[in-house]
Amino acid sequence: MITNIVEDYLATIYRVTSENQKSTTTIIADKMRVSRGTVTSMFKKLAKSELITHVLYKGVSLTATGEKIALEIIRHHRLIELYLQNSMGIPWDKVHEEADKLEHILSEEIEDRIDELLNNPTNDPHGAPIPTKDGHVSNDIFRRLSQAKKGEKLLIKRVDEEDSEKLVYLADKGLYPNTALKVTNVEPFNGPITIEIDNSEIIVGNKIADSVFVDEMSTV
Amino acid sequence: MITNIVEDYLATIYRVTSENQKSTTTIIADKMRVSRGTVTSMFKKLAKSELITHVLYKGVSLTATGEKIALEIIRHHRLIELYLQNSMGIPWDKVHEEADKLEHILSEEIEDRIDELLNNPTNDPHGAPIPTKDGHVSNDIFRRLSQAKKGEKLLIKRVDEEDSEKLVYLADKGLYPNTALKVTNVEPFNGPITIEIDNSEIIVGNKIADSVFVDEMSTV
DNA sequence: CTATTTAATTAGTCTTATCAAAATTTAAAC
DNA sequence: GTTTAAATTTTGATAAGACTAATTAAATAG
Repeated sequence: MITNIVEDYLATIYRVTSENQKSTTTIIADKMRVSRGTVTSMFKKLAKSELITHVLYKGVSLTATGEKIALEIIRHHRLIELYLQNSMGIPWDKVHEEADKLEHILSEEIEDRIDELLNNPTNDPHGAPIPTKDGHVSNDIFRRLSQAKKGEKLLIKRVDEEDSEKLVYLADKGLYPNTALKVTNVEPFNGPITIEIDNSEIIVGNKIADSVFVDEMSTV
Repeated sequence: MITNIVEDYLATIYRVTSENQKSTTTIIADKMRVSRGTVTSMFKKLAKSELITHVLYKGVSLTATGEKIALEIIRHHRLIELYLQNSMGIPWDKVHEEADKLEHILSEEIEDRIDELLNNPTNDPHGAPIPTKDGHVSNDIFRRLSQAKKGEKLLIKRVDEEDSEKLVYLADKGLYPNTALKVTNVEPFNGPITIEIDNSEIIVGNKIADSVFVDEMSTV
């Protein structure tokens, strides 16, 4: 039986694998906020159920079955985030946490209803792509604003969603997905970046610029 | 720590106590779909936490603390049912089951938002009263339609919500809360009851009439 | 290429919630 | 008022997840 916790592990492994690198015991333990020993035993259990493949001391990766479940949960999560923001007026810095709970109990019927009410959306409020029902998801990887060069005209495609306080700050500065900007100055040594949005200038530090993913305007 | 399951036991005990009679091991075991031994151990645990008082071999009742938690969960449940029906268009025979899952993870923030979006509603789609935030709830007990007499003009106040198929049938016949009706015939020996709604006649059996709670028109 | 640090795994224990079967208490029948 | 039946509790086991501490493997420094 697939428990909520198993779903969490699978979705976490998916996210780590897709955005970073190998899913190691330590990384998953950090994300799941459990001890490493716990993660090792869970890896064994998931491997036994053929949801992941586990190479001892090396890390894990999802099997086709495991990935299917992970994508279903991530679809739930992102649909819920968007619904909470657009239909219920919950602020975008709160929707992630709420969706973490709701994603596991969303019935097929309500999932479909939300999809319908939102007109088959493609991205959540932070710009993350919503997997389709049959398990397809865009895996575009965007540059970070922190890597942009002076003079570039860019479009914000996505922002990091984990840190609620950071999201409040981003909203305050008007740094949402689909916002166009121009980089007017980049200080060296990971210094602050100056950007122009709607003819007003904003200066953000490197940590913030690292959490904002951008793309060329033309690629829209 | 108050787990989802503890919340379920408390809400179940509340419902049984308020609508029927004593909360015995067997009744709670049936409602919770667990074995009787399980219920006894849970009773012991809840009594130790001072959420219920347990008289061995006699049954349990909620303490003030236990009742407070139960009412909070029931408030969640009924608010969610109404939201699912009114704001999301989920059919009324499905909302109970969905709410059973959602009631445990509803945050204070979303609870308040739903309450606001629905304009501080007082009853769920089946007519059950929604407890207030500070734990007050109307405890009106209505007569069953099965006990009505020929000639009475009545108002449907509430219907049983547990059985999804029954709800489909009730909806098909137009038997919703706040529907006015006149009893035009009552067959003896728990026979069928004929009622008139909007000038059209409907005949329902005793089991259905038992699931429909009514009140005098004047008391509205 | 050994020594040390870091990461991963194993071992043993705990908590929560469940079950089935046995034992006990209460209620009902005669 | 015994005896039988029904309800309740007790007992012992199990499964899922989690922790800590101990052990082992891998990676890195020198």
